[in-house]
Amino acid sequence: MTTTWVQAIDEFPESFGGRGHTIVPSSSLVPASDPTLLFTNAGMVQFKETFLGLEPRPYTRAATLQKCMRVQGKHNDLENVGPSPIHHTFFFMLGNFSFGDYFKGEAIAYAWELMTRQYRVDPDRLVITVLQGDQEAELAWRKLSVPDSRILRMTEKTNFWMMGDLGPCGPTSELHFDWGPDHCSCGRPDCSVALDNGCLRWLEAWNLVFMEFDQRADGTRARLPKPGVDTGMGLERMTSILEGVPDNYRTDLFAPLITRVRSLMRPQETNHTVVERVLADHGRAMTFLMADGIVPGNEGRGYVLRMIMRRAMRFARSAGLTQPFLGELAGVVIDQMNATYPELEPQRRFLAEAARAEEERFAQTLSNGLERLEEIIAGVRARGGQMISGDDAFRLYDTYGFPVEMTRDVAREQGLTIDEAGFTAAMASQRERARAAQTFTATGASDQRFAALSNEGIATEFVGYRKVRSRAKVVALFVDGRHVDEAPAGSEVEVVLDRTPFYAEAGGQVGDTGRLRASRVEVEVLDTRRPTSGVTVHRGRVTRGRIREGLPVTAEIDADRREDIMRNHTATHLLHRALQELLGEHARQAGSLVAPDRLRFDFVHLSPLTDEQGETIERRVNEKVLEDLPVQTRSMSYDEASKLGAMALFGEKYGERVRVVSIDGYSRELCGGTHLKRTGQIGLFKVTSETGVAAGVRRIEAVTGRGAYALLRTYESTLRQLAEQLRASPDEVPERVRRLAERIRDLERQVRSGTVAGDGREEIISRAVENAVDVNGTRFVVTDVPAGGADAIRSLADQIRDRLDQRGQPGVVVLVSAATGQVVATRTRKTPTEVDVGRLVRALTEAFGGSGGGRPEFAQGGLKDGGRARELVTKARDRTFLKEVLRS
RNA sequence: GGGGACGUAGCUCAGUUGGGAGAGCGCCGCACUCGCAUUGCGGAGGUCGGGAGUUCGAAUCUCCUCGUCUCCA
Repeated sequence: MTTTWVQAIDEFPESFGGRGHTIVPSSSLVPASDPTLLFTNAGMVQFKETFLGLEPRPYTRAATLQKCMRVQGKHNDLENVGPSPIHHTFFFMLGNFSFGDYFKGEAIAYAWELMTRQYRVDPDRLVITVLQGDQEAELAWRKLSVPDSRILRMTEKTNFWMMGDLGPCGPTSELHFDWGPDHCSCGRPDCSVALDNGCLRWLEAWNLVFMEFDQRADGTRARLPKPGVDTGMGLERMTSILEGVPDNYRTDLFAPLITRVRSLMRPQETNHTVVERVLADHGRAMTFLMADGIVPGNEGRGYVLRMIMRRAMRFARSAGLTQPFLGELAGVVIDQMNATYPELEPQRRFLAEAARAEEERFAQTLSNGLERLEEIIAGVRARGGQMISGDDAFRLYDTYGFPVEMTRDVAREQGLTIDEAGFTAAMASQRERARAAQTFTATGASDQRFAALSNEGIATEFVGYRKVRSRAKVVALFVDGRHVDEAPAGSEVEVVLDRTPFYAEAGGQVGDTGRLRASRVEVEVLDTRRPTSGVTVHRGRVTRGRIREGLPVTAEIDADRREDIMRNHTATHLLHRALQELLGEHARQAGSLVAPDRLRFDFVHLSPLTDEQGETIERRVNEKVLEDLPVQTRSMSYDEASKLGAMALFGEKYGERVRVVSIDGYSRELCGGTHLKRTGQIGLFKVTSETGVAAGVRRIEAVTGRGAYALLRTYESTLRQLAEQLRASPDEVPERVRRLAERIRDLERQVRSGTVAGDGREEIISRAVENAVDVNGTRFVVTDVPAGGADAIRSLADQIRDRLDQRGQPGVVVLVSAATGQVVATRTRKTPTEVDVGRLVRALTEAFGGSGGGRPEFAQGGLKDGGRARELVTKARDRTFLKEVLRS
């Protein structure tokens, strides 16, 4: 069955392919190298640098079907999803692009033709908007015999587009579809697109952006030398037009999801349109986000994903659906999208698992929150109140993740309200805090200079795959960020060469170090970077002579260091493959560091590795090392590479030509890094740690080659020292330590129970009891004891007290350690309650330079100087002092 | 990136102003019982997440750190 949306998807590239457009695959939802953007939110995102002239492409016309998310910043449709029939967090955007090729006329003609010819949309139902004063666009529409009455001239508010505050911008022109007067929701007699009031009669179907100007910092707009076109048409809306259904969620595109959602909720009286839409939209968003390597977490993208999943669960609950269902929705999406997005299928099991884990976590959060809410409500009732304070509601939300909506619901059920204003205020101040703390990183001011170089046609050829040394010429030189002609010894410089063996930091592999040499000139290179594609910058210090632009030099890297790096890089590929073999396809790279002394590899996985899994991974990698497999690198087109099944990484940007690194029959990855010739060169692979970095992301750190050898040496020396200390052979160490620990435990126990106070114990007790001082019938047993820790003195005091108790005598025991100055006091059961040993201890210790205290029946304290123990004893036996203390 | 909460016995958690590490469940033993369940009695089990500091004394206060949960960006 060919549904309309599949048709729309197929016809679009056909149409534009026929007009010389390169069909470019959708980029990941995670934008490559754009930290300001959480998600790809438009088709042009992957072409941003191309529009800016920073990244040349082998074509000037392109068309895409792009996955998009709009949940952040300017485009945040999250709250609209549900109430609105035409909004989504996740959607597909069809778009065509021109990079300095065609402009307004052709773009408009293409759009019109596709709409009216291919898609057979009735021209009379289309309304066009243009920016007022944009004659060129207006003329183009008229040429297509669009009547003047259907062309609306709008202001910059709706029809002018900017990428940011600065940079490329320009007028836009939009195609709106008219559902007819029956669908008017605004009710105004003058209902029109021009009102821009969200009336459901009009559907914005296609937006054409003409990038014409460059917005300067001084407020002026300069004409771009090569204007471009960026268009976007939402597949969901187009489908609704094609099917004649004015609700995206009631098209074939959503039919399978909606059907499943309904069956999950079972037939119900009430109309749950909003819930159905939320579950359908969020189900799709979740599936595609996770398929692009995002896992629910508590920051950044993972947090957005979690918010979406929890929003879905919340709405589901409001319709009485409390069973887990997200996994099922993911299944439906995968079934439906398999043909278009084959990358979904292998993730099916992982998605179901991750969805269930998140559902369980949320259930836990809810039940914790409910418990707390009950307490809060009880408190409100106890005070005779009617309202839950905004602070309480906010704390529940902020700290315990309990949604306000649920607090509100529960409150209503119990006949209470919540202080909405207070809650909003607390929320606002939280936002304020986060915003105030926001640090704006200086965006690429330094990198702009290199982009400028690149535009001047300066480029660095990389020869480091095969060579460690090369002749080269200095083509640009910077000191303190300023372009200079030459730099004397001692200066910190940035050097750009026409050719280099130095690998610039990329894909986690750190930059090379080494030297640039000419006669009587030397620069020590400490780091290598590539701030813009094609330009390699060597950062370092001039150690001899003067370096100047145009100087021919010999560039040579630290070969040993580079070889260590290559060991770690090739090992990283083996590790990546081994993880996927053992844990599943979902265990993909989420970050990587390849340094000379170690490697660090982050990957997607929900739970910590078991010891057994850890060992298996390490063994598997080492097996591949021992097999001494050849490592091949080949350059090919991106398409070819994906056909071979080469693994591409999330959030990485690839050009048309890519480099594929394969390890014979085992691993195949797109990678620009430097690698060994054979895996045997790795020597030994040893994992040093496995930890978690974020929810759903684990990290493995490991060493290879010389690093592994050094590690083993350290282990050996540690073990040898241990054995020496224990006077045992290394083999015997574990057993010896076990016995030692056991013995320590036994001894400690003895000390605690007071055995160590020794043979004199009984004698001490009886002598102390005999020598007690009597005050008003209460026996004060006061004495110093030779030694012992707090526990020993305490137990001795307890024994003395027990003896007095046996005789049914009121009495107080005060013991002082002569060695440590530690004081312990207790009293018998029959002692009058006004005898407070806490007060007694405080008075005693404070009198001799110490402090202490406790409860009436038990107290302890100490002296800074144990030598004054005897003085304290004398004082404590003084009747007048005791009477004094007891009275106060 | 910025905030909040929580890490105590195998599990679920108490632990008041700093002053003797606890409960329930689970585990082991004994008793009752033909046996099991139940019950009674007894017992084992703890670096109070880790480190530093303040203090005579820290599960408790301060700082750092690790882990988990959560909100904002």
